[in-house]
Amino acid sequence: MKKIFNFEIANILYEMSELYEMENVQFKPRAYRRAAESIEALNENVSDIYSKGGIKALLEISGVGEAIAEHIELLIKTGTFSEYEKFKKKIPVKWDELTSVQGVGPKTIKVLYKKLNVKNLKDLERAAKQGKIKKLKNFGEKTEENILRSINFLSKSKGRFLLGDILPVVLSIEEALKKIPGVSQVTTAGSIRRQQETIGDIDILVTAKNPRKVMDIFVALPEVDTVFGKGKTKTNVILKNGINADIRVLDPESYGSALQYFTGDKNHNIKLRIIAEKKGYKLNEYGLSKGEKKVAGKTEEEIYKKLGMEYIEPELRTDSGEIEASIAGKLPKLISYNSILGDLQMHTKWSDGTSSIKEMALLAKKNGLKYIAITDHTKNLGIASGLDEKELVRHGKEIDKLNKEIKNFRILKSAEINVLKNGGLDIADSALKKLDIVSIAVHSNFKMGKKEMTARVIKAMQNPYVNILFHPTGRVIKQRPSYEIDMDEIIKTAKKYGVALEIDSFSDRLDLNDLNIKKAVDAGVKLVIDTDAHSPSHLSFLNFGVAQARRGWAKKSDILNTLPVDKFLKAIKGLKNKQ
DNA sequence: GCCGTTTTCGGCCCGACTGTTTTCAGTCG
Repeated sequence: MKKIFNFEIANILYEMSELYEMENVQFKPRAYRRAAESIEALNENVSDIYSKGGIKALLEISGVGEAIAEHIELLIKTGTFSEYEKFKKKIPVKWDELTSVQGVGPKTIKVLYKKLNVKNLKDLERAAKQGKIKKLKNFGEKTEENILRSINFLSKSKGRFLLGDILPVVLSIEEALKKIPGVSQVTTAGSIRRQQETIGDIDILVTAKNPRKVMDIFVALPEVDTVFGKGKTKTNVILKNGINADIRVLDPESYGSALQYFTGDKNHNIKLRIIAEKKGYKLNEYGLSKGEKKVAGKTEEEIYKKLGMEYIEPELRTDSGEIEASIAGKLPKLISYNSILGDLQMHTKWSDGTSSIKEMALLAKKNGLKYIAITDHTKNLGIASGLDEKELVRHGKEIDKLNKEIKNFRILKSAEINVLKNGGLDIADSALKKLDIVSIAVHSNFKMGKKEMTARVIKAMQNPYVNILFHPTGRVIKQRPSYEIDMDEIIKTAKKYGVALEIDSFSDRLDLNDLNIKKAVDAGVKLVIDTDAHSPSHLSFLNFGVAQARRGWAKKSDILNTLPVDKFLKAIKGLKNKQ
């Protein structure tokens, strides 16, 4: 049996959905899409679920019924199933490639394949360039142009973007829009407001007296590359960095409902509309109404209130329990932005950072922090010129000196100590003892099996001097997946041995992720949020970590470095005594 | 094909925009 990943199963189900759509079959497309979405969102491997509980366990997955469960069983056992094979024979095209082109959907693919034998992106580009598409019935000049433009865009962008890369651009666009006379409100909704790790596109909402003017100015902004559509209320463009951006101009009376509509992810919104319907309302982007009468819409708060719910923070709106908690009045009070007092991971010229300890400290102080820990790498990370025991002593002396020099601020002696292959550390206990905070991380032998890796990290966490486990899963977004590690076991160990887990705010790490944060919070494990800064500009990442914590339902009390330095040190050392 | 404080049968989110059309299908979010 070949191991099949969740995303592979999901992709095949998505494909089935498109295929049924192409055939004009009713409702099946949505059923398959839903099943695909919930499998994509699963934490556990579908193959594991199946091997543990068989078909019965598969039926527990929401959106998976008897038919799809059987398909999945066959996918796990044989890698395919007969309906899928039948479809593939009928239309042997690269679905993922072709559907990634803006404006090309199942119906279009069918026509292009039947008439022009278009099977993949290359065929599509060739057909468009040769002017064959515009000659087809129901196609025209514009369609062909748009296809070419979209292919061109695809080669530039390749999918999703890091929040950290997109946010500065968004802020600059928002600034420009706010300056337009007659514009009252500007908010970017969607995955940016939810502070997702990666962003698919940008949704900007504006209220304004003169929508046309807003649209004219928007499309002329320097950030804009190509205009795909421009209407009175909605305009769609591609920005120069390759991301898609929509802007909508709204009536102030509908601002809240639009904000709600465009902020919640699809599943959150669908569930909310169902709740509205059950209560006799209709909910859409223009408001909440009963019959002809609008009863709410100006603010999001009034919509949730009318539906008998607590207000739900944007970061939680992903249908992962927040709706039920809101109805029950059991939403947590999330940690707020700018509530971190000390940054606990920071690199300097001593290892692989760009700046001195002093420069980092002064900037952190200027940013409003009260303390930092300098965590240069240790000796086994040769590539980052890691420090050995002797250098750590000199490192500490430099910090002592700066602590006398910089007032109302504290620099903690620390290090990012390597977890060796056998679970040992690359710095002797006698040197660890002298540090204020001991943090450990895996930087080598990423390809170990899950059991081995988990045991390795657990052994390191059992060292009596260890306070924090840095970036516990090791993933780098869009670059490399997490190493194989059993986070449930790591969380148990963290609790048992009094180790805090890090939420690394670096924009391509964000490690722990939201799901693991929630697990840790539920288990009563304490967390810290820090930047992993290697240069001064990285200090601005701190709130990405807070956003991640919020998405993981963390409260202020779950995050130790919201405490002043003395209380923080007491609390983190105190974890050890509770064993 | 899935699902149930709308129902084990009969419903499934829905509105904007585009392009190619003379009234709408397809796509998207």
